[in-house]
Amino acid sequence: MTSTPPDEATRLMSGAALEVAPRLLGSVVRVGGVAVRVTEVEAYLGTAGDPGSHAHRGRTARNASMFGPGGTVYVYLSYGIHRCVNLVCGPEGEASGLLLRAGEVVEGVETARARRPTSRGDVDLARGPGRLGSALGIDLADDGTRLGIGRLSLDVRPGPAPAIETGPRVGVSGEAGGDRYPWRFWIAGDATVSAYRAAVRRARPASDAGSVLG
DNA sequence: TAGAAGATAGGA
DNA sequence: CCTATCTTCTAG
Repeated sequence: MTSTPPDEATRLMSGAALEVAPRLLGSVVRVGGVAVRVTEVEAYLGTAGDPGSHAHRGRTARNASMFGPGGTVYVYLSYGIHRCVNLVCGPEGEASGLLLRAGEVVEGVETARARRPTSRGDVDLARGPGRLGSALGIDLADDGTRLGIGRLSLDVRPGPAPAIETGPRVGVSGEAGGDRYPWRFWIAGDATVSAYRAAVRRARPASDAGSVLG
């Protein structure tokens, strides 16, 4: 038939994360009856020089699936609450991936609404990584599965890439969140792209804390 | 074994 | 602006 064969998604995802990112924009990720057109992603490289990556300090129980081959799904629990989805890129062992940060629900809108009762409008259903995971009904059990084999599948966008913009990654603290790592990619002008939020510093002011201010 | 920080979201 | 919530990682 005409549906995208699993091999095409796997072939795309076997490329380098920074090359795959623009191609993922506009592609559709499907889980059961809900599908999302991806409008925003962030690239995280492996152990080689990306201090913002979960894999930066090497392989652990949590990030193990990042070390899998391109097309592997990496799901992690964020802030103890949200399930965030990454699609692993590159060859096995490299541990690079793309975080799905936002998208537009293009199929199964009613199901997505039911999963996200606090969403004010449809543009907010999958606007943000936690929201996107929630709208798609992502579970930690999806971690380590493969596109087209597990519950998730990817329809690679057949047409030309839309206008794309790039910038610093959201919520990544320190140097890794700065201009030196402009690895956030989004579709220009798309309403479903999440709002930028600089990394928050949660350190308790501890009343006096020896004032950092000079 | 303990403690802090974290690729967020929602509410005041 | 502030907090909920809890896993993961690091230090000792």
